[in-house]
Amino acid sequence: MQSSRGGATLTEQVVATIREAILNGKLEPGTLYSVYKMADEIGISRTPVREALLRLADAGMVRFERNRGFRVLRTSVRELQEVFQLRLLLEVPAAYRAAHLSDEKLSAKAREELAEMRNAAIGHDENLFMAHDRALHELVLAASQNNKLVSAVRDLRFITMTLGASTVDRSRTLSNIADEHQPLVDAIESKDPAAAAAAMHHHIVHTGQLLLEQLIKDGRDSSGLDPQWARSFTADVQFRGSYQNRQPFAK
Amino acid sequence: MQSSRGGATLTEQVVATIREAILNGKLEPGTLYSVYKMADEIGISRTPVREALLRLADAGMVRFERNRGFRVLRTSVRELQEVFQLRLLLEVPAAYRAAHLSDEKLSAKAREELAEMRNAAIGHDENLFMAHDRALHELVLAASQNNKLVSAVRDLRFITMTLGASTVDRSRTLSNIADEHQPLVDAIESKDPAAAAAAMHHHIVHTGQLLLEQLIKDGRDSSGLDPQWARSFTADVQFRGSYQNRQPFAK
DNA sequence: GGTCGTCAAGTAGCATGTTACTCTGTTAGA
DNA sequence: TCTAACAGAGTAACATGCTACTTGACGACC
Repeated sequence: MQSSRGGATLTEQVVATIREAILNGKLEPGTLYSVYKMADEIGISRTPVREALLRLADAGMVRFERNRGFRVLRTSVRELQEVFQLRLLLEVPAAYRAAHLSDEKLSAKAREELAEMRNAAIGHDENLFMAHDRALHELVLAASQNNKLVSAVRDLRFITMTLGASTVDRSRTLSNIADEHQPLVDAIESKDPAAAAAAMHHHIVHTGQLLLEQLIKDGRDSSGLDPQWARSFTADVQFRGSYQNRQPFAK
Repeated sequence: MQSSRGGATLTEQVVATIREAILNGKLEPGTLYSVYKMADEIGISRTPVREALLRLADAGMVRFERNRGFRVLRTSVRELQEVFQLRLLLEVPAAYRAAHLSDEKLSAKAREELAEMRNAAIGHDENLFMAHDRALHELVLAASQNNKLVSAVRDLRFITMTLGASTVDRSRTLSNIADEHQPLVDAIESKDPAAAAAAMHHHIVHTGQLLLEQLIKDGRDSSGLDPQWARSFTADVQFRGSYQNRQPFAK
């Protein structure tokens, strides 16, 4: 019943299928599932289902328990904090570089994605909105000309999405979120790297802070958190570091 | 013939086996191998071998070609440059934070690892040396209290290792490399975050630069490289950024 | 010599079979 | 009532079977 040929292997299709199931809550964290039943439900053999799950296990989304089954892992608040710390480390410099290398083509695309975000916000189409949000971020990351950075952040963003629509930020409207991207797009357009970095920094810190607060308010375990998470890595090094003239370069 | 029980699954053992084979050149990039033969050689069935290779494929180390076999991928110079750019983005702030949070226990361990590096250098035991080099870096990363950062950098370092002993840095002795870590250990000991960051920055840039030059000298394709790779992301943002007071925090 | 079609070998991908293990529920024994 | 042995169901991990595909060698035909 999985008819649609994607050209890709069955395993890859199953990966996508299960990912979506996790994202929209059809597979809930904690519950014990089995490859057997899942293969039955999809209507294929166990092998591609198992291979798909192994890939997701490798990515930290599920865990196999020998002779028992597998579970979807619940993203902890601690993990989420780590994700946003890493996103700060990676996306802020990427935004800087994107603005530095910016040209009319990039600016146009960025404007377009932002416009699409606003349209989706007006239509209250959350999925479409998130797709364009993601596209805008990837546009910036890709402009940094480092492919590994793009895929690294893609993985990080995915972890956030795992939290699901149920825990989505309830303090901002979609239009608010779109507005928050305006300074970034402006900075790229005016080729102002520092402004782009600042905009990205503010956006990520803000988003992360709201999401963390939301989770804690929802009663999730908040042990091991650092209230200064956004500063701990970057504050002094990136913004107040004074060692730039010591060893600027090798050689 | 793979006797030794690691308690772990067969698949995991095979992952380790194949990784080593790639690292020491027993499996060479470009050549077409088959799961069939490989399973035969190891003396087990195809399934765990295939699952192991799928994991490695996910990590970008090998690529399957439908109905043909699989190849070990050759790490390009471009990729290597991306790896070192990311390591700068991640490890420099990690070193900063490690020094910031440093205590006597951490300092002692760092000193110990460095001493072990020196011993291994004297004994010309390159494997042992690299093990302690890796241990020192992981110590610093772990001290940053971000697990995802640790595993991210571990993956990045692994890509570098894929280049193999054949392309190892020939311009520095092991003792030289050990010496290069002294400022980092000192900075951790004296709890000087900026100095730790500077030391780590210098170390990574230096190592990356030498490795890149070595590869290019060896005739590897160097197209698409940025001679300013070490600055492109970090120079202005991290060391001369002036936007720290605009939006220091959300809220 | 050069081109095309046939055929056999070899493969990844997928399906199915097998094994040893972990639970749960039940019942025999105190 | 409580404990422990036992049996049965269900599972991941591993082994093996099957299929459609790619490729390269070979030979017939031009």
